Amino acid sequence: MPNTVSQKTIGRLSLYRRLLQGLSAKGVKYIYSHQIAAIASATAAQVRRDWMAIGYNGSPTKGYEIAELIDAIGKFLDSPKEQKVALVGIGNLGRAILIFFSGRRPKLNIVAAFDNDPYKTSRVIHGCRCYHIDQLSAISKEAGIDVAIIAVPASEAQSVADKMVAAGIKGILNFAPTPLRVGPNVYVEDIDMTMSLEKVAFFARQGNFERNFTSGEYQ
Amino acid sequence: MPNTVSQKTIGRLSLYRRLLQGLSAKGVKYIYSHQIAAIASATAAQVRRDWMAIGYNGSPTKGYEIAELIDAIGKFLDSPKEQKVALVGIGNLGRAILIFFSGRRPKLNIVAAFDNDPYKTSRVIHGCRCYHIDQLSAISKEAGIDVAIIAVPASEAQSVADKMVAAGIKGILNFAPTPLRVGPNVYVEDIDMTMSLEKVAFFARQGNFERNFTSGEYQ
DNA sequence: GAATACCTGTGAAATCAATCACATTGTTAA
DNA sequence: TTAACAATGTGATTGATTTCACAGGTATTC
Repeated sequence: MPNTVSQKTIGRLSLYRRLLQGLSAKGVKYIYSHQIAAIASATAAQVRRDWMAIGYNGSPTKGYEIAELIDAIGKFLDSPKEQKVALVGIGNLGRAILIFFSGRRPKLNIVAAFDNDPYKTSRVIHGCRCYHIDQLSAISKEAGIDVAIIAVPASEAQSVADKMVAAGIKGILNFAPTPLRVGPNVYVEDIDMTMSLEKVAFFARQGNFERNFTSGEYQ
Repeated sequence: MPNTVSQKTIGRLSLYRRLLQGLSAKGVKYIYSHQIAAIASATAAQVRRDWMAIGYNGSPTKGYEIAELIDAIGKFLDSPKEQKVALVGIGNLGRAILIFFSGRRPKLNIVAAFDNDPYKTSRVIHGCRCYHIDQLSAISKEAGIDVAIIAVPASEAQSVADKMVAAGIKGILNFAPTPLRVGPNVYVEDIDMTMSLEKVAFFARQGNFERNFTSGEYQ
């Protein structure tokens, strides 16, 4: 176990990097933990803890050098080589996902899409070739794909997941509103939009919950 | 604070209900905590705790009566009346979301969509009327909308959120890859697909994270 | 070159969430 | 009627995550 960084920290690192890249594009060179915390809706202490996890040190007076920090996060988070992603399910949601991700992360690209509907396969959508689901294993192995996205109806999700595991996929991003059962060496992250919307609806009614501070703190 | 049920429990309740409805449709009448736990990828103890939160009691021998349980979750989670939802951003993702949610929860419906592109407004998509974003406040107040979904590019998300708060929206489901700053009485749930995909990519490479217990614990 | 100011890095404490473990309960079977 | 069983409900415990709080730096000022 070389790595003891928590899932939550990994998620925040991804977010920090995105925010830092935005700042960097605006010409900002240095940042303090409390500044990035305010932007990321976190606390300064948490930001420092997260940085600690990847072993990046700032200067007590200048703060953190943004370019270096982005680099350090990349070294930690990213694969040394490009990581290829497959998408299964070329319905409305699948196509939206394909377009959403295209060009978003340079080293993380959807390189193939799959469906069981012959009308949807054998074409190219947004530069991404579409295949029949039966070809998942062959193409994944050939292209070295180890991450996949499920965007099929709930009823088909488990069978797609099984095919992914058989194809050697090691990480699955699951948009289908159902939990998946996979072996112990496959990581699954669920995006359950129905659950999220129900949570929002519930707390919208509650009115008086606690949330992270908004602005004007930390000065 | 009349309510001390955690966000995580709320999320799981939503999931349990969905799974229970599936079982109910198949004719299953009773279920034990360990059975639903297996389906929901949770533990039996956690399921019992969650149900404790909503005050539903099972029988030690029969388990839980599914129909009653679904009802109890509904009483706890749902608004007594229909809760209306607005969608802002009628791009690829917005349309996919619209279609995904249509008819999914009977008491939680997207009743209006908004965009700033005049070509996209003044029409009806999947039974949902589209308006210009400037009408958000008027229509939200008139129709009694208190939940909204953001599906616009990151650059516009904050300004949309500000308009939502001004329109009296109390809960926001945010698909834009940027954190939002809102007042303390508005609940925000983020769906950050980029972050999720990066997490999956990271853990796909790790291979050896903890998900189920493997071996060598306890000494 | 000492004093100041504001930051970082991190051990310790506090909070929050999940799990354990067991007394209790209702059903079945002898 | 009583013993055996398998599940519930929940206090206690463990574990994970966040926050506190402060020693230790480093630039700046006088």
